[in-house]
Amino acid sequence: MWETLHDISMPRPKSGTILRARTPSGQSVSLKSLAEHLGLSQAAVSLVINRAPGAKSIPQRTQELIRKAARELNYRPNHLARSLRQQRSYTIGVVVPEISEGYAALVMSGIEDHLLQEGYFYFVVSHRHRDELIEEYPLLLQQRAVEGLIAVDTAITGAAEVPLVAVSGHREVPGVTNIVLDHARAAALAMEHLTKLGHREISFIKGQAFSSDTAIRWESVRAAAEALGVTIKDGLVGQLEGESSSPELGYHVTKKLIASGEPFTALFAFNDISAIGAIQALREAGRQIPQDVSVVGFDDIQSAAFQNPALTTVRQPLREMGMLAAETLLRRIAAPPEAPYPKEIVVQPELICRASTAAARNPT
Amino acid sequence: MWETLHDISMPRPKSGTILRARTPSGQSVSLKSLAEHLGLSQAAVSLVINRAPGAKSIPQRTQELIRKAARELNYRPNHLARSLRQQRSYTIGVVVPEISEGYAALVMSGIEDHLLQEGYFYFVVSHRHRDELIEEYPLLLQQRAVEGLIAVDTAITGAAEVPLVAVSGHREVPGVTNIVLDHARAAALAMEHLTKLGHREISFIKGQAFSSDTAIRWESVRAAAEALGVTIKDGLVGQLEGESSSPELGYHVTKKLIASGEPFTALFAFNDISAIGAIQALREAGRQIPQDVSVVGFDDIQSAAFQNPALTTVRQPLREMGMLAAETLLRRIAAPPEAPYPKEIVVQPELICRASTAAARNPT
DNA sequence: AACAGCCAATAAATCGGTTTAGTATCCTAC
DNA sequence: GTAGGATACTAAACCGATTTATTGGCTGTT
Repeated sequence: MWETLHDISMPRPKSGTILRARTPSGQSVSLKSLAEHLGLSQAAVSLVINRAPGAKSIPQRTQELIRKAARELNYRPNHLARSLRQQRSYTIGVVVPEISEGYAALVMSGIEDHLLQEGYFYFVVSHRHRDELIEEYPLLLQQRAVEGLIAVDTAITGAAEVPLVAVSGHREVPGVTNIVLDHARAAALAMEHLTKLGHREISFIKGQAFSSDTAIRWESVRAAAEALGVTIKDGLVGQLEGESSSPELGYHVTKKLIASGEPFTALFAFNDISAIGAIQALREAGRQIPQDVSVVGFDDIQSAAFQNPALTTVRQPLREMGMLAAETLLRRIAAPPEAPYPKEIVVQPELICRASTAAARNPT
Repeated sequence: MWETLHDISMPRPKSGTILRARTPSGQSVSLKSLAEHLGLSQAAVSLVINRAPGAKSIPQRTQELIRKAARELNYRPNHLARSLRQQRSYTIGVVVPEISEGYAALVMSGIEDHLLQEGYFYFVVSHRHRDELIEEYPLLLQQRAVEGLIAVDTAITGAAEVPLVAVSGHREVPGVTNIVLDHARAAALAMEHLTKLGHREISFIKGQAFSSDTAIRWESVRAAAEALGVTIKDGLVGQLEGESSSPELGYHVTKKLIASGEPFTALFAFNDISAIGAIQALREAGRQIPQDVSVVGFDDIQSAAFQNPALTTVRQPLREMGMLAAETLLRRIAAPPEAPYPKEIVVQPELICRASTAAARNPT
């Protein structure tokens, strides 16, 4: 497969394929045929249809005739030809780890909202954490003339010749605008909530090594804990392992935490998915949620609210982050190449208190 | 906004933007510059790079020189120019109701898997059930020269001039290949499961009117019930209402069903999302799952397995359906336009028995 | 010496638009 | 009577590739 991706040659077509819309008579409506039909030049028709400044000198009467004909013959300009000539494709590329994950899907939903409103379309590619794809896809997208890239939870390695906006991705890469959560505040929100409820023995589940938020989240949690005068014991720190995004990962880590014998009354998970798995594991060990152990998730994915018990979680405004990414990217595309651009845009988390947290049973 | 979508004119560029990758010297590497660098014609370079039959007469020595230079200058052919000339865009369009829904996301994941392997890219658009968008998007996509369309859970209204494959969409539209679930079997699986457990008073939640599976699913359930000698009382049939895809919809319908006073010992929901809402409502009414009421969902989305209790559900092979759709579409694109094509491809459901169903307490 | 045939390429058309520079006609003012 | 300017367009270049038809040089044969 990578032979094909790296290969710049074109696959030999197996057979000619009809691409354009055709009139009932079987002919495609091109600018040329439209111009012939009108007895005018392509230039005149193009100017009028695009309401270009150069159409000023063409009388209203003629303009109307042209537009009428275009409508009647159902003329639709070929976007490929346009893009080629104008060096503007009105297309951007979105790189995600995996489409079917709630996280990426929500961000994409925000991206789409803004992009389509502005007349842009986008390509999506998912790399599934494979390095060769993370490197190759941005190049392939640029070959397809995207005007910019959005990387979701992905550290782009190859150099991008177009503006790049990262959602929860990089740290301080030149040329990249980062949309990031205020991690310090996110950690503080959760930890304050738990300590106020009287918890002191708190367990934390770190993300997988490949996830771009893993390091900063753990650092923030540790700092927040310290500021509140509690320490997270080494034995109470777990780490998600494995590629999949199923709750199973959280389930396994939690099993291990329980098996270690170190007691805890609260658990803060890397994300909602793993929190769900953790709850499963705790239940199997005979602990009730939230009476015996309080559990806090992260992200606020849709099903968090409909867990039993409903999950207390730190909400990331994922849809808004997507919209913000798209907005920022289009702004950067419109600006001259040397213009300054924001290095970082910080968004705020929100603590969503539901039923998976409660006062600690035996506050110390 | 729709003004813009319908308008075939081009937005006036605010400023020229750099589109192509550039060498360190600032010049983009085009076929022309590569040919000049080599002292050869563009034709020769193109033939060699594409390993075209016409390159037979060019000696190995020269071919190697050309490829070496291409590699060193990091030449990447402009896909736009290629597509325009060849009338092949290697791009398809995917139309979904809403990206962030688990259903569409899973199907897309399957689509992507197959497409990218075959060197295709795809545009995604989501219409959010708005008729004008359902009509307009396929046209916009065709204007962007897509070679085919995949519609997910969407009945395309406008005529498509390119091959179209629908996942759970149409019924018998000329030119369309349908990928559909064996609904009769799906309904039978669930209803047999429930009746074997002794349930006779079964409630069913229908989908929203706009969902393409709503009618057939209800019809199949009714038929399956009849075949098993049970009838679903009118008072026990609810219907999801509202655009959103949150469990709340299922919650509200179920509240109504409970309020109606008609007793039931089992509930079969239109999808997993609504089943989750239904469970919430039943619990609030003091019914235990599955002791008092058994609940069956539909789809088997990821979080179904990690509900409490884990959801018994009818699994749709969504990822496989996506792959199948992509595969079928590419096959149709490669075939001559008049070639016969499959009207329907049926996939099989699977009953996933988990913990939300149990024997009826008072079998009649 | 003439012709065929092969080799190693190239010139030029093409895809379907956009855009610049220009032309032909008419009107008006001096 | 004609310079100047507006009006109403058009011819042709251009975007960056692919592809067909053609060219010139060389070798070998009769």
